[in-house]
Amino acid sequence: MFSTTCQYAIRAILYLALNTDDNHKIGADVLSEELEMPKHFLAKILQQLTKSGFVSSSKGRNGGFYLSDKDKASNLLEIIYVIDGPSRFENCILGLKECSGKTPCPYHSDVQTFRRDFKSKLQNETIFESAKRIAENNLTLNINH
Amino acid sequence: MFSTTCQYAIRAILYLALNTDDNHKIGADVLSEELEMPKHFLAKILQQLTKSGFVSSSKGRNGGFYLSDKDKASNLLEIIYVIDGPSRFENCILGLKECSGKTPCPYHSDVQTFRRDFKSKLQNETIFESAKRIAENNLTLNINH
DNA sequence: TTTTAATAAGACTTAAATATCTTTTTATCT
DNA sequence: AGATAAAAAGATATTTAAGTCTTATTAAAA
Ligand code: FES
Ligand code: FES
Repeated sequence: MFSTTCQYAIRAILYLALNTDDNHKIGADVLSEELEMPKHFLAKILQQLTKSGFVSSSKGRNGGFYLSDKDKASNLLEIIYVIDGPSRFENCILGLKECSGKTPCPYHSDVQTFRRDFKSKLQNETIFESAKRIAENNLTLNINH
Repeated sequence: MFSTTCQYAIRAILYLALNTDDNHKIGADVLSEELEMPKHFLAKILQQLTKSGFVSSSKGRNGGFYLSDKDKASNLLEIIYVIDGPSRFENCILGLKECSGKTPCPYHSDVQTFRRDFKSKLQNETIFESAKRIAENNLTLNINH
């Protein structure tokens, strides 16, 4: 469903939402250990998200990555679109050129129903709300926590 | 969701279900043009499915690929498992090591509900029934038909 | 002001998926 | 029997995704 890169991005963003703010930053190094991801690879993803304006960072000693309140007002779908683009939600599951109700493939309706719902869940919940839901229901971002 | 290889396999199998039987075979060459797939790549996939017992073939002049009645009694999930393995239905959407209700990720329940339903649809409908449904509802396997 | 610890940037490497090419085997038709 | 047309097999090539390494830049601490 999502590329490995995008899976890392989602888990990292949600971890930052739960554990950081303007006054509590975290280094890519520590984060990569917490979430068991390749260090440099994660760093590059976070840099891309910083450039795109979904993550905040500060350089130099005591620097690190974090989500500002403004960052936490965005939603996961935006982030997914930055990394994977919209194709994951729009392309035919069987690889047909068109994916629409006009010339549906044999599984279009099943898939499209799910994707529409999932997409709007991702879009309508802010990162902040996602983090709250995760904390309240004790959901997992990393097998060790 | 599925690998490109698996998408080709599904579309090819369904096409064979609709257009072939013991007395009507089709060459990989023609099939690749009908479905707009790379010829040799499709041939390899069909060979793998033949080896696995889901597709029938005959060599030599007037040979080709086809689905026997017995082949048409199988289901798509089996074919997907041969190509992609079960991972597509069993792995966590965020890449966590475990995917279960014990330590669910934030999107486990949404995803799992869909996957359970989709998987059982794929499993409970025979290839023969799938083909019938495609013909009756004029569903698409190839943008040109 | 020098050292240190962090992100930023970009080159490079590796691995996997996708695609192509070539040769062999087999059955049928002439 | 010889020519032909198909699948089978396997080697090779290309492309994309994933991961690593090195250097530059920046800001705080000592
Ligand atoms: S046409 Fe195949 S999923 Fe929409
Ligand atoms: S734990 Fe993530 S999809 Fe099941």
